[in-house]
Amino acid sequence: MSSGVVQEKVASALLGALNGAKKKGQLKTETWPQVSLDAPKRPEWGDLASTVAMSLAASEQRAPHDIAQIIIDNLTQREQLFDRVEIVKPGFLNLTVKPAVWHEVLREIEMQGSAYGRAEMGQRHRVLVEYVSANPTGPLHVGHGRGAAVGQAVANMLKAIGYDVVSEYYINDAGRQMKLLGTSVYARYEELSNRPVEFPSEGYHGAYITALAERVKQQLGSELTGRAATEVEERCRTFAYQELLSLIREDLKSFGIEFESWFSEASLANSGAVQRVLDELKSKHFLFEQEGAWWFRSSAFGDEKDRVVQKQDGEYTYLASDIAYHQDKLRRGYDLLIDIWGADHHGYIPRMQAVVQAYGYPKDHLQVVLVQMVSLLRGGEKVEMSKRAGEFITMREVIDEVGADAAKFFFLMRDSDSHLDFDLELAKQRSSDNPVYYVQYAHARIASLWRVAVARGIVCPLPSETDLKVLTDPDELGLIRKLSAYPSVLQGSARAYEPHRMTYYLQQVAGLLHTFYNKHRILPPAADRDLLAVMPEGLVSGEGLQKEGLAPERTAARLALMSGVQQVLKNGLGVLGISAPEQM
RNA sequence: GCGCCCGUAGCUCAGUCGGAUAGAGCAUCAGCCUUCUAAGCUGAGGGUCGCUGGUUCGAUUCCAGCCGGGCGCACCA
Repeated sequence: MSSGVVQEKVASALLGALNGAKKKGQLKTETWPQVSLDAPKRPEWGDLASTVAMSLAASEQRAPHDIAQIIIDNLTQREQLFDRVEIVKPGFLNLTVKPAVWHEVLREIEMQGSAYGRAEMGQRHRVLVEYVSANPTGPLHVGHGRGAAVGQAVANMLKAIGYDVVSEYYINDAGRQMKLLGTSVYARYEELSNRPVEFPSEGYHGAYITALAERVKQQLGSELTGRAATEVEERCRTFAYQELLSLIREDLKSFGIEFESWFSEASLANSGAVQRVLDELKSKHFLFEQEGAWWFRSSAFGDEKDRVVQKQDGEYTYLASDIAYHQDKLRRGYDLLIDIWGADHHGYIPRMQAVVQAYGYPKDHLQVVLVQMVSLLRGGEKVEMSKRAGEFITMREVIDEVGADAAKFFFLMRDSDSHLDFDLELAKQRSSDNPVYYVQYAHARIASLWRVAVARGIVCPLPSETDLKVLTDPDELGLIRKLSAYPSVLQGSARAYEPHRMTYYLQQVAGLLHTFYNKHRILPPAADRDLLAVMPEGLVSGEGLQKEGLAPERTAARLALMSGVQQVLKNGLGVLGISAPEQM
């Protein structure tokens, strides 16, 4: 578990102490519990705190405090690693790590660069992440946008910790919805030629349907005149389908999302895969016939009841192609399948996991990440949407209005399984109230330092060529500690499929950066001499400058720190698919 | 009725494996630019962690019941 250079060092020192104590007969526990190390809430509790003594209390049958003392007594590296080691109340072990040890974080970041935070825990296991997968019956709406952002982030995070990830879009290009699309466009098409036909009762009402009909007329009109209605309808359907699918691709592309794989539902039926899979399940007795329909015995795998896969009229249900689709994924040999669904499909999870189990895999071979609804607000007022009437805000409109970066950040700010209020006005604001700008601005501010430094001819040595020992200020060390947590934040987010932990963390890093930037100087002031001459004795900021001295070594060390902050912001934003601008 | 999710500051929400005096942003109020980007910063107030029990050294976290909200319970997709 690589959770940062310092954490690793400290953890192994504690483990060493435990083993040392055991050798001496001071401790007797067979296997040590996880040596926990977290950042305590209060500064006086040190840099890192461990609860290991408390969790050993039961198996050692002694007071946590005594165990903690034993650990301390056996800490061979105490002098090298710690400034302070304390035992507090129930048995917390509070550790204050030497600045020089913290400084290694900056070396590590420099060395790893864009790879800082990455890990190999995925061991190149193959993962398929399926997301968006919207019916090509209309443009993508806001909800799809959130699904897209979450899917991309989950895929990227897993890549970053060593999985081989393929992202896939499942095109629902078969079945009733496609038929309805066809008849809807056909109805509008006939209307345009003053031959009104009955509009399908559950058809699609959006204005884009009429627009599609107009384009059918324009491009295919002469060819279609005099043709049979069924043929015209068929052409309307394929035309609309192709147009909408390419629209979806374009929208995703301008959202910065590209899929490695597009999988057609229709191809499953056409290739006979659906029937083949049903036959397989029949032979395994997971299918049975009742009242003229075929049922999947999903209740055998924890679903609350069995499900129809082939109706009385011989047609397959949606579930049938979904079974075939997931069987296809399994057949492709992935070690893990992740589906990202709208939360209204949650009732579907047990039956899909039943499918996975019917094929002999454990049910958690399929992980489903649910994405809850997005409520759009504008200046605090709810934007009303009605999908039925075809009035919904499209993903495209949101991207055009607030930009892809802001949209993604907002989509990822909350746990995907909880409702999201997305205020369009806020997302556009260029102020610290807007978390996207807040984070991006932190990055741009640092980028600006390099430009100014270059312009003034200030040398910017690499952290590895810089003496970092002047970095002892609590603000400096606080920033470094936060940077050291990045690998474990990334790994935690990835393993829980929870990108919102990343946005949260990035806001914290940006906050520390802005505070630091405001409080401390990094480069010497432009008009250093004039300033000091003009400034009256005792002026607060002047005093600060003189006190800190801003000797070249300090500037160099702080630049090294800034470089680390910038790298972490860039890496974190990158994983989320959000840009890290050099200038704003 | 059954199943899943949720209930933390006025609002929107974090809180990982059960840990110390409960965290952030917004809003409110009071301040901070002769400077490297004020697209920023500092400070203050604000809480029975829905309720009641249980598990234990310790519960916002785990368990049970209840209350309140959302979603799902098709031979639809």
